[in-house]
Order: sequence, then C-alpha cells, then structure tokens
Amino acid sequence: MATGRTHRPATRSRGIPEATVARLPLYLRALTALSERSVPTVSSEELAAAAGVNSAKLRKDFSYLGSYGTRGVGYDVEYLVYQISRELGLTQDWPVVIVGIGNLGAALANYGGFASRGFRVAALIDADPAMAGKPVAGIPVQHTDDLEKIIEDNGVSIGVIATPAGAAQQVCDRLVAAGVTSILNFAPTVLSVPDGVDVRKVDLSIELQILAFHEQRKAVEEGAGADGAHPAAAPRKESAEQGPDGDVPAVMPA
Amino acid sequence: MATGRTHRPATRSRGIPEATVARLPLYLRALTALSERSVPTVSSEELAAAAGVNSAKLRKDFSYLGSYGTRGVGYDVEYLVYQISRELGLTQDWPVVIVGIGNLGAALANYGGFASRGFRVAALIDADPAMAGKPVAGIPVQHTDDLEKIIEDNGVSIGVIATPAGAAQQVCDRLVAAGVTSILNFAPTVLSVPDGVDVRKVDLSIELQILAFHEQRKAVEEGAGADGAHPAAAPRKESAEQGPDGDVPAVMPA
DNA sequence: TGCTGTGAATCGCTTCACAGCC
DNA sequence: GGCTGTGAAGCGATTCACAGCA
Repeated sequence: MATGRTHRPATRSRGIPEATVARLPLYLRALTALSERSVPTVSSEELAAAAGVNSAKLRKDFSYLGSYGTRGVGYDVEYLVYQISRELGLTQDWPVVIVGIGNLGAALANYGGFASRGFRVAALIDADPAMAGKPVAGIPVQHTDDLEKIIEDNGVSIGVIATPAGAAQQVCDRLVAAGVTSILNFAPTVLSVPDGVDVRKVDLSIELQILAFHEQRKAVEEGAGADGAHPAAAPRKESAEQGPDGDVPAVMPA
Repeated sequence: MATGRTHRPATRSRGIPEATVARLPLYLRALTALSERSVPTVSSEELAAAAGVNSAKLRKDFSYLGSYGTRGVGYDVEYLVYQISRELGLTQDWPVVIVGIGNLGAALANYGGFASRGFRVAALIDADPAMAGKPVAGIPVQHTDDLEKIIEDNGVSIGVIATPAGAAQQVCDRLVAAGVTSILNFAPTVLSVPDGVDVRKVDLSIELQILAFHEQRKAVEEGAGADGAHPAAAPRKESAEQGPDGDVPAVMPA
C-alpha cells in the first residue's frame, strides 16, 4: 500500500470500536420509533429485538458510550436518543453535496432519511449543462464548474458521489482539493484519496453478487443435502441478526 | 433471538469465509477491467492494488478457492475471472424483481452493473396503479396484485425492496411466501424473515451517519490535537484498504 | 428479583513471514 | 529470483456468564 504504515497505532477513535459505531445508527432508528410512540424506557432485550441484534452485543456497545442504563429497569429512551445522537455527531448540521444527478442522485436528493438526521443537502451538482438550474427535490442543480466555490461557500465536508464510474475519481479529487474530508461513493470504482479522508462505498451490484453466492449454495445443498427440507415453515428470525459482517465498505480512520 | 441456536455449527459455507465472499466481487471487477485491456496475467500485488486491498489478504482469499496461481508468475486473468464467477454463481442467470419503483427503484432498474453480472431484471412492481404499464428502463411496471404470479412465472429467487419503510415488511412477506429466498433491502427497516432466507441491507442514511461520526472526530482532534496539521499534502492511499469493516449489512446463512 | 455492565473465553479475520514451486 | 500458498501469530469483535446495583 502507499504509506508504509502511517496508520495511527490505536489512539484512533479513543475507544469506540468501528463495529459499534456502525450499529449506533441502527439503535438510534429503533429508539426514535419508540420515542415517537412515547415509550419511556426500554430493556436491552427489547431494543435489541427492534434493532435486530442480540442483547449482549447491544449492552456491550452501550458500555463503550458510558453507563446510561438503570439496572433492573432498562434505558431511558429520550436520554439514549440524545446520547447516541451526540456521539454520532448528529446534533450538529452537516451540509452535504451530491455530485451526479442521474436517477440515483435524484433518489438520494429526495431521500427523507437525510434531513431527519441532521444532514442537509446543500447543493446538487451535475456535469450536464442541460441540467443546470433544473430543480430536483426542490433544489436547483448547479454545474460542475462551480464545484469548488459551492463547497467553500457552504462549508461542506461531506460529499456524495453518484456519477458514472469514469468520472468518480476526478470528482473525488476536486472534492478533496476543495476541502471535503468524507466521501460516500456510489460509483463502482476504488477511489484513491489522501490520508485523512474517509471513504465509504455502497455498491449495488456487489450486494447482489453476495446474495447470488448464498443462493447458489442453497440450491446445491438442497439437491445434495440429506434432508431436502424447504425453508418454508421455519421459525421467524430477525434478519439483522446476521452472520459475521465481512461487508466491503468501511471507513479508514485517517 | 427467535431460534435457540439453529444456526448450523460450521458446515455453513464449506470453507469460504464471509469476509472473503464479500471481496470476491471486488476482485472480479478489477479482473474484468484487466481482461478488457487484454492483460494476460497479474500478480497478487498488482491485483490487490487495483481492488484496494492488501496482497496477503488477496492471496489468502484466493487460497480458499483453490490454487489458481502460478508461483513466480501470478494469476491468469481469464481463468481467474471464470473461477470467481463460477464461485459466486454468476455463470448462471438470476432473474430479479424490483419492488417499489420510486426514484431509487428506477435508478436500480437502470443500473448497468446488474445485467453485466448475470442479473436480469425480470419485472418491476409497484403499488401505484397509475404506474402500471408505464415503462421504466424499458420494462413495463406491473401492479403489486400480481406479485406472486410474477415471481412464480419467472422463477425469481432474488427480490429487491425499494419501497417506503412502511410497506417493506409486507412486501417481504409476500416475496418470501411466493418463493423468494434472497432479499436486498433498501428500506430503512429491520426485516423479519424465516430461516433459510438471506437478507442484505443497504441503508443510505446509516452510511452518512458513520461518516459523520468520523468527521466529528476529526474536528475534535484538529482542535485539541498536538499538531494542527491539515490533512492536505499527505501520501495517497487506496481508499478501499479500509479499517475493520463493521458494516451493518451481512448475510445470515440460513 | 430483574436487568445492566463487564471481565473472560471464544471466534473469525487479518497480517506476518517463509517454505515451496516455477 | 520471484511470486504464490499457507501455517502461525496477532487482533478485534462477539458471546458467555455472572457480579453488582436498583
């Protein structure tokens, strides 16, 4: 790899494991739902079920944040919502830009889950001059030429790339040069960035390929396996209590 | 959790670790690019760089598939493309249905990465009667009423859910009842499925929240840290050589 | 009594380092 | 000599099981 191990030793994130960070948004969503139903407290068992994880893991996760529960009772929903939001940095406003306003970019611009979590779509950017000025999700699309100015004027530090693969690296370079330090990449390419910039990747076709792998295994096992049992009437299971992760996207912490 | 450890002990996937499976599509993409440039062979070092992982990991991953390399030389690109494709089950045709043809569903329908990997969009399904018959990506949208028939007629085993959160579980139930055994879920909900059904989740807002967490950490460190060094002129780094995964979606293997 | 918080055990993945082969 | 393939070590995350507190 490029750097010969510049990777900071372990000071990294002062404690909270990556795996835990990745689950906090999950807990937050479940808690928000409880909050909306005015549920005052919740046990680790209940919340774990709602989030689709097991309760020991949830308790361990929360223990990294502090001791926010009450023994014999459970967790105060509102308090926990606040603590997790704060930990994730969602109590502040994060302006984001979306670059590449095709189908996917438009879908992202319209996605409600952003606004409700402190993310504000500050600008939409596309290379097609014909798109310029056209409003998408109520926001006028701006041309790529103005990318740097847009980033600076809005103090954007998070960029979303939804361009075709061929344009992604170039867009990424410009975003980074303009001051963006976190990138969510939907283009099917490996982006190369300087140290200190985080990239997370979402790759639609990779997800399907992973499913295909398991699907194929099922077919084989069904044919060759001892019991030709169809998976029809089996006990229900929270889908999110899933195997070891092994997913591709992740963050490299500077 | 529902079942009291029905989770098959370790026979699971006859060897190949989940983490490796999740990277195979990555290697495949890099290899396909090499193949298009008519590169005959590639070393673990080169391929690893192209895929954004380190070479030891790549070699270990390939060792689970078999000994497909040649010492002192490297890997035959075409041969490896074939072997990985076969392992992932991409040498066969996978008809998929997409349920929920909003912005995101349309983006998925138009996404080129599917067709090129053996995935065929067999049908688009939406609950809005006004959508029925309207072509999206050249495929006419069908009404949810016909979901079961569509699944059966096309022998679909993989379903993509791109509906609003509120509809997702119900759609999921119907897909599963009709015979779907793998689901890619874009709705921000925990889906509950019977044993034997795989679910992978892609959650856009969770990805952003994870980025926000790290972004916040950077801000803190910059203020408090010893050296107020901006991450400007740092050595380049393949972004995909990322930290420990800790991503949420994953597969639970029956 | 009930549920949280957590040390200790375990598991699986990653990385190292080098033997083995071309 | 160069590069693969792989035991062994290392490391992080998960799970267990129970002490500690309301």
